[in-house]
Amino acid sequence: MRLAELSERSGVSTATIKYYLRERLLPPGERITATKAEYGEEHLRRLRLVRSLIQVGRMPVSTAREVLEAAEDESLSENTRMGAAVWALPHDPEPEEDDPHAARARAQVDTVLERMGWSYGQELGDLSPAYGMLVAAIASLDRLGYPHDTEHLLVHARLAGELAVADLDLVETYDTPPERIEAAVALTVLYEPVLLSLRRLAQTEESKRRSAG
Amino acid sequence: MRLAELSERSGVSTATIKYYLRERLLPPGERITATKAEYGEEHLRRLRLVRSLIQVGRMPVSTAREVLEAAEDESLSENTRMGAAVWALPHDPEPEEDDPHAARARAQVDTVLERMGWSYGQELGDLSPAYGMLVAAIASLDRLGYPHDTEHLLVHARLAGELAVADLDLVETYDTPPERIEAAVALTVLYEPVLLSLRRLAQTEESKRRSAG
DNA sequence: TTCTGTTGGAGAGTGGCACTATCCAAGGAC
DNA sequence: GTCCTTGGATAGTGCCACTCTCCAACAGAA
Repeated sequence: MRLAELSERSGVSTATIKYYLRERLLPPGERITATKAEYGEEHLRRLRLVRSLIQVGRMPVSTAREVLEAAEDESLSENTRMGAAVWALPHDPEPEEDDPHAARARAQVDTVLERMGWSYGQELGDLSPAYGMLVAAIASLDRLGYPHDTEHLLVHARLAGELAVADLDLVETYDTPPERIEAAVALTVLYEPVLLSLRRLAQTEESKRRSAG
Repeated sequence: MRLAELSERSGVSTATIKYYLRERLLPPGERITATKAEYGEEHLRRLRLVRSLIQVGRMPVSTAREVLEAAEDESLSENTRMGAAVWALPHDPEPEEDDPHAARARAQVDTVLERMGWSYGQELGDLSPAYGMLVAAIASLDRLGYPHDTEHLLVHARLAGELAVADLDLVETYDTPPERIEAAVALTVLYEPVLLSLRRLAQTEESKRRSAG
């Protein structure tokens, strides 16, 4: 299909598609002549994934590019590629080195991970950005003086573990490796707002229940 | 304390504090003379909360203002204020009316809420933004062709319910209503990245476990 | 008192970033 | 040949959180 049709079927303007092509979020179409290029179904799928990452996942374009590059790096194994893609997902806060709140948070995170028996994936050579994200979040709680005792964090960790099992079950329903990798990325990102909104609804419900009882 | 001291103790530049004052995210200090104003500990606390909402919660300034206004609206009951504050939190996606994906998502969400026995708080006169957020998220899954069967959503809903119980327990450790309201807002926002990063860590862990076994 | 520095306040400006409007040359349809 | 469309490149737009700059009003030092 032509760029115009890709635009129509995806609901993304041609100008934006051109922008994504330029930013290498979308592989170029197969050049037919100097002024025509042909796009396939995989472009459509990829385009929708990109939109999910950017709009739903509120991910900067540069991060989305890293995620996609990791996902399609043929030199890596399926599991590594999947890990690397999910790995590349956040990036944002990056806790500071000399902050005493961050230091305390780091120690607490390590305790939680140890108690959960999680090794937080040293195999990619560095600490996961999710680890940094977690430290930064707990440091914020600490800085504001809000409680974050280890038992409470373990409740969250245990529930996160259950979520992960459900998520991975869903990913395994896909037959081919490329589909599984793409699904892992998409489902990680797309289920985040699902989870957060369910939590808020549940809080409203629980609050109402308590004030009634 | 003076603006300069407030800046120093909070780590927020005077220019930014002035900006927040102008945007009514921070109540004005007590005017001593025409050119001096006195700020108290509550300004410091509020300032840190604002930073949490904006930086951790990635909330636009206008939304943060709504949240804070709801939280301190003296005409509302504690529970309503708390609800209204958490209520005001997102706002972003707002599903479209004529989208068939959104319609299907809406039906599915209603089923999930019914099965959970949640009434999603009609008492504030309108549907929660979290409801809209959930519909939009599921519509995205649908649009991309990713699975979102009701049983799977119920797993998430059940876990969200458990989280809400833990969250509300934490809120109830605060003695006074203003503290509880502020805590509800802060903890809702600040525990979101905690939960999301734990989920990603758990996914990595679970993935590793499965590829090993 | 006068001089100097600081304060709070207000408006204009900045930078980053996702996108978009405008051009342009090269084809293709008629 | 004429006109329209296409893909590609470049420069611009709009938004928004923040920041710069200026100003009048003091406060403290000399």
